[in-house]
Amino acid sequence: MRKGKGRISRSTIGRLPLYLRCLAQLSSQKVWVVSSEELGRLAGTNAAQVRKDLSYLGEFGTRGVGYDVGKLTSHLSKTLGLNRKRYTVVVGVGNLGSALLKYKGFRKKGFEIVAAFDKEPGKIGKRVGGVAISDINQIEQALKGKRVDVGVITTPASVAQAVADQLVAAKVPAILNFAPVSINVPKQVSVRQVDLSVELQILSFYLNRM
Amino acid sequence: MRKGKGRISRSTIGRLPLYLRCLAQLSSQKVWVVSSEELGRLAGTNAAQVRKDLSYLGEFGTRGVGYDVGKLTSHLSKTLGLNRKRYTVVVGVGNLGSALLKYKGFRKKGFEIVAAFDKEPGKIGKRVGGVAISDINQIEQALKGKRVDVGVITTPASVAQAVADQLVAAKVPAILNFAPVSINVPKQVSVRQVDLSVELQILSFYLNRM
DNA sequence: ACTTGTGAAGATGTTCACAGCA
DNA sequence: TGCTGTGAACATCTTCACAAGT
Repeated sequence: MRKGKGRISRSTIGRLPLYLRCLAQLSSQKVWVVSSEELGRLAGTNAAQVRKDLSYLGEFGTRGVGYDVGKLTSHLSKTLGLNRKRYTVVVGVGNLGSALLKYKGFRKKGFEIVAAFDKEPGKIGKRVGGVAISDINQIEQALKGKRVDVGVITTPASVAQAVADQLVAAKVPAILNFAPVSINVPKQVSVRQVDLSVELQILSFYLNRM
Repeated sequence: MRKGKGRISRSTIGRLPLYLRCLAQLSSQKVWVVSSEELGRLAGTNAAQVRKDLSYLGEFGTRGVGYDVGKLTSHLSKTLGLNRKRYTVVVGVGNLGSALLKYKGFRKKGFEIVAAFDKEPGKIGKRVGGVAISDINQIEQALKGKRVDVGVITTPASVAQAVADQLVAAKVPAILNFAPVSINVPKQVSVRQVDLSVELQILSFYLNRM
């Protein structure tokens, strides 16, 4: 299936979305060819890194010229599995969960939010951002027979593990966790953790030494 | 100033906040001593990693026993610069910015939001989460003479660089950027980038191969 | 007996420098 | 000539395994 050489490394995968974003920007500016030098500058890395990363996908550049923006975009999209729609659910409709439900940018990128869940009776049945809110204890039943690609956890830390367990039971294969706690899931489930306090604390560390 | 051996590595710094969070949890459960084994399990890593990381701060464990939760907490806090209040501003009061302004968790951890900025005349002068919203074009003037430790950018990508430039002009030494674009700042300014679409796309990649 | 602290080994990631090709 | 693709060198990060300390 994969065109390129060896397995794509973890850190390369983390940069592919950045390249894709830069390519979209170039495309909107009617730029059709880009060098590794320029792409590296835009993505916040360097030319050697770009060439090494892209070489894992196969040989897409033209020596002496650069990379075709359209061709590279289409290949990165395919590699990242963005050529198909991804169905997403949000669990926890607090401040952050509501913000995600209202945000229109995900749908544009192929991530459609198809369900939302919360604990609070006052919220259940209401709609936020066009998505109906269901009972958080009904996750498995509500998702039975439906394909869901990603579950987003925006609950307090105290219930995050229980939510993760329900998502796993509902066969959701990937989880994006915003709760400030590390969750345990079977190793075939992918998890990404985003913790805003952790980011602030890391910045705080660097503040000390400047 | 630093007690430990060599310089603390970048990846170690990223884990220190996780250890701190686990220690807080242990402390709330009246656990006063923890082994590297247990702390590793809680933080989602392993015992060897914990010992290596903590050894950079000095020798805080007791052989045959483990680490004193209180002593370690206090040392990690000091190392991360969390023993003092950090003043924060939020630029961009859309869905995400509003969520951050309303979220009470940051203040609890010592990060106080002291100002917010937006472009929209209808929002300027209003309050969200107890913080008054000012004109986004007045950042430098509004912050003149005030100490701000961290600037949080929650604007659309199109204006993120201009906002970053204003924050830099206002001598804000650290930036947390949620806009989906990489911003350029002088190298003495610390930047952390959080991009939700990137996280979803990374998950999408792993979905393909399972 | 038990758990830390750490050199050394191993794995992964980044940069260099140049051959290969348009 | 100019820019990609890539082995090799370098750097960083993780894991191992055991000496050292209580």
